[in-house]
Amino acid sequence: MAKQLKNLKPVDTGSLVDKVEVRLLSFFKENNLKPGDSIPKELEFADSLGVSRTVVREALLRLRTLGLIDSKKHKGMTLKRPDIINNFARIMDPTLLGEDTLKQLFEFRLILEMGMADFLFEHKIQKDMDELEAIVEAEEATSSGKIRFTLDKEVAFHGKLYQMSNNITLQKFQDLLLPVFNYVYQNDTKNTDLDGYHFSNGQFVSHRMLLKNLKVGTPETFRNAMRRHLEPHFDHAFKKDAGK
Amino acid sequence: MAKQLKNLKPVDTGSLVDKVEVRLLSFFKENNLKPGDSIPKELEFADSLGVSRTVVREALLRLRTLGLIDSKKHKGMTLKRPDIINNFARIMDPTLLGEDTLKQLFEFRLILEMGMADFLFEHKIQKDMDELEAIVEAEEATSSGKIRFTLDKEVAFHGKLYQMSNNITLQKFQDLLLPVFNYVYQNDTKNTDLDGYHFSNGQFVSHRMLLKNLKVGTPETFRNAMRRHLEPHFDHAFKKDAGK
DNA sequence: GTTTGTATTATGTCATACATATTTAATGAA
DNA sequence: TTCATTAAATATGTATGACATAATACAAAC
Repeated sequence: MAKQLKNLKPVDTGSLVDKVEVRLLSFFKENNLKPGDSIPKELEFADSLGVSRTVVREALLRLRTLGLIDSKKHKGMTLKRPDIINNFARIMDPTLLGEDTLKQLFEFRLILEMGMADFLFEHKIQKDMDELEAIVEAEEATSSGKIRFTLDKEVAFHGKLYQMSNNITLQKFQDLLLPVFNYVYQNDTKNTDLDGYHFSNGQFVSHRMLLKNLKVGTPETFRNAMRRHLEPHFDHAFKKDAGK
Repeated sequence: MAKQLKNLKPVDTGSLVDKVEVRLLSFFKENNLKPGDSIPKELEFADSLGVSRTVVREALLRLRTLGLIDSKKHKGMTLKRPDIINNFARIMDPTLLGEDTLKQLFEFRLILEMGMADFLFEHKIQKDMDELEAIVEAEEATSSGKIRFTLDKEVAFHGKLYQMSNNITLQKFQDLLLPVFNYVYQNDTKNTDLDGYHFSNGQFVSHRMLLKNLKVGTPETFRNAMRRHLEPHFDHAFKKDAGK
């Protein structure tokens, strides 16, 4: 490695687009532009910044991709309230995410489900409880006595819980995470018999029991119940840890 | 409104860039390209797809903005493992997010902190516990007997907890959420005396007590302690609900 | 063998032109 | 005047051609 000369820091090699993007963002801030406001034209930016329209376009395109700007074809561009979740959607592809990230997202789900109890109790209404009841009954009907773990039933029940949390962002987040779980299940649980837990572990908590707890219990009791319901998944998460 | 003619669906008015973006993504998938692999040149894409280099560039730029592609200046482009979190960073600007989103992100934090107990206990090691101890002591020293709520102390303690969860994604997520909380505190707690809780509510749990619980307790007891520690914030979250 | 020069190459940047839908202004007919 | 039609101006989307620049590889020179 060539030795580092003193007093000679590397020159700024960043691209123009990078700089323009920063300038644009600070421009919006300084002018106190809010979502809905329209912004200057590409050419105006180009002239003011002393760069070509191409560069401005690319910088604006970045912000558009991030959801900060809305562009209507022959009208102009306006500031937009960014949709947190939408940005995730396009990259939440299990085949592109690394093993470690997938694992961490899986843990993320466990954390969310453990932590949402208070919001469930705070916002629970009869209508939702009825629907949850229906979901559990449908599940029990198809399982015909035998306790069977099926992914779609899981999704139906837990998805309803997310919905009942009354937090749209959380809900959408869960929607995004679904394919990840699907993927993790298909790949990591090949040799894991989740059913085993249902029989071997006397403490296992079913959806029915969670539902009842949500009816007559408290956030505290519900969390404990949920913890036991998720026992196999926690085991799975922690076991993988040990293996690394 | 003009009547809708039968058998005449509107023509595809989507931009070329949109289509090219989709084509590119499916190209990567079909050719089973994985992170690290290099992809064809802009001109090759342009020729194959029958569009100008401009369009290809814009489509590629989108994917780059999303973190799916890495572009090195005069070498070429390679597929990249997208960094889930990085995308958030640029848009997580409290002044751009809506009131409702801010509120939901605030709730998100509560959910996370309530749900991470099991991971704290699973991964806790002496070194981290010592550091946490140091944080609490520093906090107690500066507060000089008087229990005082200061944001930086909160961040230090709870940030350490996130770190101890051993989940990098969760950690980074928390980092992103910090400015949001900062903002929420500055705006929503003007008339709210959080200190009041420390004295009026006998059940209030301090950082010191949380630490002790983490030492000698269980995930279950820790969750309950955390719930009481977060009591003012839960109250805040639920009170806002009622007001709407 | 190390250095230096050179050609190639892919992205980054610039300039120009045109297409098209939107908006606004102008025009003309009733 | 009022309404409908036309025309002009406008902003983004797309195409094309050109050049700059740095990375790479290879040849040349010492």
